[in-house]
Amino acid sequence: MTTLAEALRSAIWAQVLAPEELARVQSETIEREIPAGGYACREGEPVNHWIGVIEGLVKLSVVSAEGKAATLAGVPTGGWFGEGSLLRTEPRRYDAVALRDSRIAFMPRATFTRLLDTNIGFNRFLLNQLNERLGQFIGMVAHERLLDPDARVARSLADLFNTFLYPGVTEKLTISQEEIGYLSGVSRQRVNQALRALEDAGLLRTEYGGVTVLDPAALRSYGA
DNA sequence: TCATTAAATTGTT
DNA sequence: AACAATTTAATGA
Repeated sequence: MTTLAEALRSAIWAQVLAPEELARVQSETIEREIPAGGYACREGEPVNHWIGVIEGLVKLSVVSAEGKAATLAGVPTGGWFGEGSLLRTEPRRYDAVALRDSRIAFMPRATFTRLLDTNIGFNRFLLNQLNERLGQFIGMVAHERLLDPDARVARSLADLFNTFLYPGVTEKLTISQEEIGYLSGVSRQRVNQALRALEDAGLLRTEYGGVTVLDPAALRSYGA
């Protein structure tokens, strides 16, 4: 099992840190275990940390006034989120639910702010991350009308496969069909059906406990 | 190494 | 939602 220190050292944004700075970040960042179904953070809470997934899978979601839930993104091992709320100094705008037992890193606001103020490379990373996220959301909005479950499943998987945001994610995604269902807002049965359609189309291969992505680009544009 | 069992995941209705 | 089938992981002979 990777330790918190190891996970921080291998994070993409940590590659631009000097050894002393990395050590300082490691000493200031804490880890918490979140059981499946638990919250890493909740909407409306004051934002005091930048949050990273050391190990596991987290779903970012909002609930509308009518109580309808919408998934914004899935964050797998190696992903970090919450920089938007930190930058704007506003309450958390979404829930982060662990879809499986997960180990979550919490970097204090002061640490995050220091990196932002002192490290150009860290700023460049954040710019890229925000840009990738924006691209995801644009794609989401553009395809919102197409409620075709096959396409939704395809998009969820393609987003998870984002190699910049989640460098640890390889073509073999370790994710159950049930978890895909939570991310894409589709029943597990329908996920099963969609996966077979996508497999028939040659975009991926289903396996026990996961799927292997064969054609990421086609997956992203499926149904468009 | 092999057999047994429990747990997780998948396939189907 | 429920059920059966399949795969994996863990256990002990």
